[in-house]
Amino acid sequence: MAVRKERVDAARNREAVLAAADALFARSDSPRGVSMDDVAAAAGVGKGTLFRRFGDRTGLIRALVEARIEPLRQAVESGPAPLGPATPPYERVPALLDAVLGFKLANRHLALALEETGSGSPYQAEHYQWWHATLRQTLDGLPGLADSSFTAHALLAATRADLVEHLAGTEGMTAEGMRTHIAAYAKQVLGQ
Amino acid sequence: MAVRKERVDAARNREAVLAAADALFARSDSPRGVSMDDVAAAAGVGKGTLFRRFGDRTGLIRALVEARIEPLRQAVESGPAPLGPATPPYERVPALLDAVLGFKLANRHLALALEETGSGSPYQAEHYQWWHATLRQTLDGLPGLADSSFTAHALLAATRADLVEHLAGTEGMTAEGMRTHIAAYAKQVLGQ
DNA sequence: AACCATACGGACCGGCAGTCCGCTTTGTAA
DNA sequence: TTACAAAGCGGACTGCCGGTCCGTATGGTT
Repeated sequence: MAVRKERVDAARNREAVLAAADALFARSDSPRGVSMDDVAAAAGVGKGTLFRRFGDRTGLIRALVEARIEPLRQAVESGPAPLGPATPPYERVPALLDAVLGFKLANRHLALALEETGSGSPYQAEHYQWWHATLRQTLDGLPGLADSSFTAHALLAATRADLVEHLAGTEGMTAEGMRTHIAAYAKQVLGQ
Repeated sequence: MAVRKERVDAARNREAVLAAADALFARSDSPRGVSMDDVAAAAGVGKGTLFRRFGDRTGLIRALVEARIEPLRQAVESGPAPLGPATPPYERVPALLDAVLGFKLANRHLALALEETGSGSPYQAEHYQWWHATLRQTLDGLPGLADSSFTAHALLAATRADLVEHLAGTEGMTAEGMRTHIAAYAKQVLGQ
């Protein structure tokens, strides 16, 4: 079963689109300010190409996020402490939350775009499911927690992209402040 | 300074629109399935009327929510325990969260519509600010909490409409289950 | 060179939020 | 009762956007 090789023009266009989209989202105040026509034009590509490659708007954004999040995923799945699977739960839970928050801080526009793009709730997204499963399993290694699944959802909710945006924007909270707060909060949830 | 009285036809139309919108949102799977044209048609009213009265889509949804939430607001601002201001913090915090959750469960379509309607993040909405301020003040009456504002945000995030929708829908959690979980979670955050 | 699967691009479509403006209704004052 | 202005009305219209369609071009293969 040979894997059909991607044509060179197709590959070139894919790169151009990803680069253009990334730049556009980074520049724009709100993800809504970036239309698919904008992306196509900036990439020097037709709309048809754009949609055939990525399916729809959500697919495009997901591709961008996926590319950025890959190293983090590796670190969580098979890396060393404090993110890797061998880390003791008490240490790993805050580390996981900090990693999620850190990612959203470093990629605010993308995280926001992904959450905001309506097609289905954020909770259906594959990468949310993965974070949730990982966090839940880690919480399971801890005694005295009522329900690890709900707790995982609740903890992750504290890192929602629009909340991060609000805290950083309207409330003027710094990245460091946020990290400190969520660490303290996680500690509290874990019962010190 | 006389308050210009609302014309009777205007009042009739306002009621018709609110009733029609409420019914439409309740019937539809997703808020996105209800367009402003739909609402106008169902209310037997022109689009112009709709927009002059409510400004925009967000204004319409906000008016619906406001009407429903009024009694709850009263109860929190000047009612008896466990919601009223005289309640001891340890008891009031879970009560407030349960009230928020209960409201979203009882008005899933409206809560979802309000969160989903893009114009500005949910955190800019007047009613979120109010819940946050109330919860923060209550948390301030408690010892040993690192940052009441952040904690209030984090706790409220656990009641986000789309999370509620996900838990009730995809995960099949019952309303009672959810209330129990959030109560336990709140207790945990407060350090028992 | 010949062939065809793959990819390309932009005109096109349906639907939506929000605006505009000529017409109607309502309340009031003569 | 009539006259009149303010308030309200409605639906055609605009601009935009995500997504599709299809005739054309191009890269790989034999």
